[in-house]
Amino acid sequence: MACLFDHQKQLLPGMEAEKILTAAVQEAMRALYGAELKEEEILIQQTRREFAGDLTVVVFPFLRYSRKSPADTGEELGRYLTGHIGMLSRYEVIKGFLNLSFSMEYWSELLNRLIRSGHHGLGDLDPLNGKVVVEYSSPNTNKPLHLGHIRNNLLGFSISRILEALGSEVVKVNLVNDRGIHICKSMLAWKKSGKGETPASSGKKGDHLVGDYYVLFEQEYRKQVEELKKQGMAEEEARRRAPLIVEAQDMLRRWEEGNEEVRELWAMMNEWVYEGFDETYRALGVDFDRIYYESETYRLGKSLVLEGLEKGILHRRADGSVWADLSEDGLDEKLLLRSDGTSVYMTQDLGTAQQRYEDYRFDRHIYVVGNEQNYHFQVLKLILKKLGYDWADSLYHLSYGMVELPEGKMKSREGTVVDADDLIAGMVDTAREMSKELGKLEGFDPAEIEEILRMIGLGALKYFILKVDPKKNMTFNPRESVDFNGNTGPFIQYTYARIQSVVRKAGETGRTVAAELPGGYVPCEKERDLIRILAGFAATVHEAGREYNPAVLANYLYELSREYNQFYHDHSILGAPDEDTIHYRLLLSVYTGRVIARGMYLLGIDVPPRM
RNA sequence: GGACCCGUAGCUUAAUUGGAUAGAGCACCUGACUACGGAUCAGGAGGUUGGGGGUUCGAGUCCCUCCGGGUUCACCA
Repeated sequence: MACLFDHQKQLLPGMEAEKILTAAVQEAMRALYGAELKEEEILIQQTRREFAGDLTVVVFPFLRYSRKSPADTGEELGRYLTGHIGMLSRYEVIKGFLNLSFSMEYWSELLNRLIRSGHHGLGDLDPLNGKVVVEYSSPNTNKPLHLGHIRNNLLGFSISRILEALGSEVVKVNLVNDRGIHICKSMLAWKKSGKGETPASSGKKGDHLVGDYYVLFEQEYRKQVEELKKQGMAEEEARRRAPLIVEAQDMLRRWEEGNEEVRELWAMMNEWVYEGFDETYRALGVDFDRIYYESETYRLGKSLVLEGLEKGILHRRADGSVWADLSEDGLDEKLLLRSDGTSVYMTQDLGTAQQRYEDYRFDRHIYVVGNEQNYHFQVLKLILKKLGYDWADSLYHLSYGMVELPEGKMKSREGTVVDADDLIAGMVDTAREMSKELGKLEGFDPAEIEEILRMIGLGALKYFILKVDPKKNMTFNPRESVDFNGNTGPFIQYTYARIQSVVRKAGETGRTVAAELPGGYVPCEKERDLIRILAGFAATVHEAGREYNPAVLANYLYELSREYNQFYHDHSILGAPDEDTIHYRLLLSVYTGRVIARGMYLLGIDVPPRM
């Protein structure tokens, strides 16, 4: 089975140095101590910021060969390496760590190559061939999208772009849960008390309208349950026998029978919801290559289960229900068909996966789904494997943590659910206030200003969510999310806008940005620091893809922006003493801008020309 | 109860997958070129990485244990 990411060292720009160094260390160990080392025994890492150097060789593992102190071993190794590798300019041994520095010329040449290549180093990677299906969003159609969906959408969209940048063919799919009891609840409530209200008649967004009736259903239903309990009925029975739920279930039954009236109502209300969702997706800037509907897939899986039954992989109980026994794998038994022969959720997902494979013959299938379904996906994979589908191994559950509020979890009952549309609008409003205060966009075209404010508001929101490790639960603090200073999206956007401003200024003084760095210029330390980070872009994207973790890239872009702002503060670009320096710094700045733009694109965040 | 996940400064978080003195941002305090954009930059203060034990030259990271929090184990989806 195709494995998209092997864990061998890949040739990365700026990291080819690591490869050369590894070989050189092997040679040095042979020459100095007669030791034959395997590649895995040599640990090379980037030198920590507080020390001088670019790459660090950890010498502790070598002591058993050298039989000398860490200091002496490092010293001997350092002397040998700098003597044999031209691009090394110096070394320093600190407590068992050998820090090596590359010459400024090396860095400058590397930057030149990156600029010439036009792909920011991404083209130097082994391309990640293969087809990847990414399923994300997957909303129910009875309620508008909320904060949790936003995290899901941003993750799915960003990881799609990252994998694409690494060379994969990506298919973004959305599986819309458009049928079931929850939709019937909205339908029933609308039928009973909607008085024909439509999005057009009320001016409400379709998904919100349908959501309101869902809430109404739940309220009325709860009243009925309370009433029955007061009459002495047990809670569980009351919940099952309340007239409203009975009616909703009857509606579901008629839906499944294909009752025309029910189907028509269903189609109409779902259509309202889709129009609403589309608007939210558009505002968020995410899209899909294909949309699946559960109403078209929910019957899948049954034949697959029956097949498994025939082969003796699954078993039938006396009551007729069908089960998978997973006790060998440390799990329980899992129901796949009810005693009346109908499917459950798992059955459906088994079938959907199989159909996906037939549709796309993917090399990998990523499900962006919350971590409350970890168990579900573990079982899904296991059963598919038992059924003999070897592609089961290429299913990957990109499991992300819950989004909580400072007060705790979002609860629809308590009305603390953060609505996606409200949130987006709020962020743009904050950007507007902020911009007005700073007065930077005065005098520009109103439409352009609005576009920029949208970029900033959304940039803040998206970055705030994407910068944290997907696996972790995160706290969404509305107050902090609208902060535009520090480790935020607008900080990175600002850095980009600032660079564009310098370029414009350069144009005003009659300068154009050169295609190549001026030959003889030797960068200073701050410039070298910046180049070093720029050189790490491709490796960072690769890591983000390998780990399915856009946060890696987000934090890289912050780091890069911080470094650039320091450089900017310390050194004048257009006021530099000579033309070579001006052109060097100008092109360095422009290239930084390109990397920021490219990286932000991979996160699904736009960058403004000014802000 | 079984399985899985999480716990890092007041708050939000990072740590190159076992490496150096645990790094940032917010908030708080102090400063910055008569400005190529101050939505910036520099400095200060803030940590027993939930507690305890173990493995290792070396542990936030691996193992055990305890404490605290979460998710899940439905003839629901």
